[in-house]
Amino acid sequence: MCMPKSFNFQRAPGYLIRRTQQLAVAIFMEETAGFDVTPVQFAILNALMDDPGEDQITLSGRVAFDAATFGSVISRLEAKGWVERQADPLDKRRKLLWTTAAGEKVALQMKRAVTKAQQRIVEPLDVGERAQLHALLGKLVAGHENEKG
Amino acid sequence: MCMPKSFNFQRAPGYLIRRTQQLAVAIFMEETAGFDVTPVQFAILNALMDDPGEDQITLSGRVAFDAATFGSVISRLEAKGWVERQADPLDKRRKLLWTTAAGEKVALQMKRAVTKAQQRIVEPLDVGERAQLHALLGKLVAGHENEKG
DNA sequence: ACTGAATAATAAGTATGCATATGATGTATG
DNA sequence: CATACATCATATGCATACTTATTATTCAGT
Repeated sequence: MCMPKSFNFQRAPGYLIRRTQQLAVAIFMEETAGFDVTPVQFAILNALMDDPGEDQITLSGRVAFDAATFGSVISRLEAKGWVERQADPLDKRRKLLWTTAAGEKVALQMKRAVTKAQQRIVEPLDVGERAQLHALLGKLVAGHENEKG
Repeated sequence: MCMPKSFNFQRAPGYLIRRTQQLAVAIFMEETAGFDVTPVQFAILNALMDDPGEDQITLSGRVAFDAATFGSVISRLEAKGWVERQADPLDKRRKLLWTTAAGEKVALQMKRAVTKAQQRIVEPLDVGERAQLHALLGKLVAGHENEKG
């Protein structure tokens, strides 16, 4: 009926995206409470299990995390004894990363809770809608990534 | 083909949602560069224009921002001369907020850039897909909000 | 009216994102 | 080979989220 002079943020995609992200993190934290691991930390631990010995920049790019902050996240994981950091003898600029046995153990123990969290995130949607959402977000992200490359 | 022991985060909704949010913020900042306003600050300024005289908690709830951090965001807006804060004489716990003329001016000037940003966010999708995404995210967010209430 | 429960704002501590700068290395080019 | 440029890691500063605690008020029930 009315045309407010302000921007209608609640109808804007940015708002819904932010809210969704907010909910997703909250659900993750709920499901994994007791592990004392953030989504970022889990993602890193998890990615390192697949590609042990990667350097920080490569890994931060692969999981799409901020490279500048990455070092301090690794420091926290290192402090917990879940990740090890070693200078690359072939390129002294790099520090290569490995998960420890304890780190892998935690990641594996968390796997069920994380899976549950991912399910809960999309729970309000029916199965077909979940697939749709996945496809749409995938296309959206891929579209923007191509833009840059 | 293979079944990695790690969690396949790239196929998880949480990953796509986070990436999308990341892109959305980056696009917002690109389009509104030069205004020195973050998405959070714009949303607040904008929401206040519709409901002047609201208190911080109510407003933070309406835009779904963290209430604990809200005060400091307001302080920054106050420092820029875009928002005014006054104690509510009827309830001394509350501080009521108003946009200043300068604040409204900036918000209005930003409106075009923000609209452009919102369009760019969903640009990789065709028109039908944008509507789908909007509906799906809306349902997802609404579903989780009902859960709590 | 008094006490206990709820609420508004703030503070403090931790985690993250992002921009920019710096230092130590590597690489490429003349 | 020396210089310019690129790259990895780190540091700094700002903005935000979320938790928990604290203080000042208000409110509700007795």
